[in-house]
Amino acid sequence: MDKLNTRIDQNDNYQSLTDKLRGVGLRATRQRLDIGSLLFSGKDRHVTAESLHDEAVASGMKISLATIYNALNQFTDAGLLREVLIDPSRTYFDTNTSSHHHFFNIDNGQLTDIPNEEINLPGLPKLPEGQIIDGVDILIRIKPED
Amino acid sequence: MDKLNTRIDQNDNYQSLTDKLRGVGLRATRQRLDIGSLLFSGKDRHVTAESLHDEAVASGMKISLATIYNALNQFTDAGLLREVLIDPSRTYFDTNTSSHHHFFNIDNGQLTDIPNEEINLPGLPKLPEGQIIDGVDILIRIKPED
DNA sequence: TTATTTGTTTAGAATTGTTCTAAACTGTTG
DNA sequence: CAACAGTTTAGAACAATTCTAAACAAATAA
Repeated sequence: MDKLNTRIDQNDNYQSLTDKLRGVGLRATRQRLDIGSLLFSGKDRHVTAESLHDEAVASGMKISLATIYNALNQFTDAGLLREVLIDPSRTYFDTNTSSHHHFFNIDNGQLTDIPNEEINLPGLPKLPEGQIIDGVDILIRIKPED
Repeated sequence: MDKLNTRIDQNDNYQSLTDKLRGVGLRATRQRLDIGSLLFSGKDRHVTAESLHDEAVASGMKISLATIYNALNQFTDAGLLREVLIDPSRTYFDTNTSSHHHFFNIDNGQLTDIPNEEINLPGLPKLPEGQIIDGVDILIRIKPED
């Protein structure tokens, strides 16, 4: 009964996900829908391929790590996700694709958004000759008070 | 003759380098002095382990890549270098350890400093409860005008 | 100085994150 | 439903980095 409801809910969600994927030229495969249901369920999320795979497996989804990598890269290329620079040893993806920045807790690896209103960068520096801005990333590393 | 001069010059430079290394509790080994002579010769530099190793080898220094990794990490722990987040696939080190930020040319991978006066971040956002700032990284990704 | 200790270097193995390959499979379109 | 084109996957391959343990060199004691 619970199980049945979940399934029905998923199908509901999957309709808009299907549209979303088609909208960026990707086929709505079961795997992409499963991943999408984890990523685009409302709240903003920060994931790595590994963390998302663990989560998918824990939810009983059958999907390989390679597919997670493929999907994260495709979603990123399609503008559904954004890559965040945090740690040279891992690639983080953010479901919030709008302009914003991050706190990175160096103690526990937690990444949280900085609301865009709370930060601003007046007077950008002079750019090198003939260059234009592609993007600005601000990362504030934080740690426990002690 | 040329060769001899080079050697003498190196020895001169190596004296202050020796002090610098001893000052942070590291033995002044030939390898660390060689690497140090490439890194701390005056101008600020941005290197990766690979790029520095290539440079060392090209200068005729005999040093393994593992030693370069060791030294870069030790220098960083000692505060002689700073790690810069640029690209999730490579770790960059910066000889400029003072507070400053970077332009990253996404077209050719070139990293350049933004003089500290040219950028400022007024009104930092509220930090999560009980946390303090460890550091702030601002990366401005740039690309050719067209 | 030499001898001893302790830290360092190194080749090569191991690890980790990520991408590639090619074969099986599945959406989509006609 | 057939057929094509895109997708998934296991496993191999790769690239950056770290580890291991044996040889070596700097510091220190004698």
